[in-house]
Amino acid sequence: MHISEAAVRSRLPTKTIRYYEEAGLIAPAARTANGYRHYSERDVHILHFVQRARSLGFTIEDCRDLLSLYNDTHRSSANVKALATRRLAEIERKLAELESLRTVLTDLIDRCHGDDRPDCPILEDLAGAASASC
Amino acid sequence: MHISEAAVRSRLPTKTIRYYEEAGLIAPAARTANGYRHYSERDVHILHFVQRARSLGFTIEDCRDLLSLYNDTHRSSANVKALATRRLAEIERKLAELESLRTVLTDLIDRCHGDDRPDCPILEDLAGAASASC
DNA sequence: CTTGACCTTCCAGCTACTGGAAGGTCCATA
DNA sequence: TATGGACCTTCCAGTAGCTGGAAGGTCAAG
Repeated sequence: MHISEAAVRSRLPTKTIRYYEEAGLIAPAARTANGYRHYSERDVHILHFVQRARSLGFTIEDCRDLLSLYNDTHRSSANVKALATRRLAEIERKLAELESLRTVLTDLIDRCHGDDRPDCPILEDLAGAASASC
Repeated sequence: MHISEAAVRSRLPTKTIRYYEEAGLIAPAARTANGYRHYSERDVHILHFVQRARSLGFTIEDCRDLLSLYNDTHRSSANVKALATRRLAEIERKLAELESLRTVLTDLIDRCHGDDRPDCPILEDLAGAASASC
């Protein structure tokens, strides 16, 4: 099949498929006589594997490792688990950071009356926190 | 003061200060006879305002708007509140996304025994979800 | 024969910096 | 006075992961 069908079936944009090939994440696609890329069911399967991994927050480099583990029938599941655990830790770090941002922003928004007067606790916090040490 | 002192006091790296100037977020710094950038207390205040806004998750473009609202004594706090509310919505969207990733990853990690055998629910999910429609 | 939907490559841009090279300036010390 | 080290400058490139667009080739239908 051509790239556009592979795109639909792997749920990846064609641009992204070409990018993954260029980045060496997936093997270069076979070509037909006219130079068009040609994909097999197996290719689409790999593409969707990557799509799924990316949607779970794995980086491109993680995907590289996951693919090589996937293709290694002598792998240890411990290696995969370690990769996923590192990814989870990163996600939890970001969650904590965003939660703390949410707390501060929610408080500031609650305290801002949001009318046409210029007084604003949000700006005061930005400026005040900035000048607190002065 | 020179840029390195402004950096310490605004809690921004010197590289970032130059970048903000280049990006037009802050006005070009005054220069001394030898071409070095020179910063006043007011400059540092503005830099720290930006640092604080960035640390709350506002984008550079948001900072541009916040600075212009900050400098406009006839502003309406409603405009600031709207900006902060949009930012909060974005943060909550990301939080929801990360939480759903955490749920899936945690489950997969729990189900992976993580030993030296090759069987792995994590890889099975990536491959299985990928081939589910086949 | 043309139209339109494909396909190709290549280049640029996005966010927000960050690192590094090459070189100028300033001050203190030997 | 020479020199060393800590500053400062500009400019270029790279990060992650695409995404958009230009310029041009290919193919099937009408």
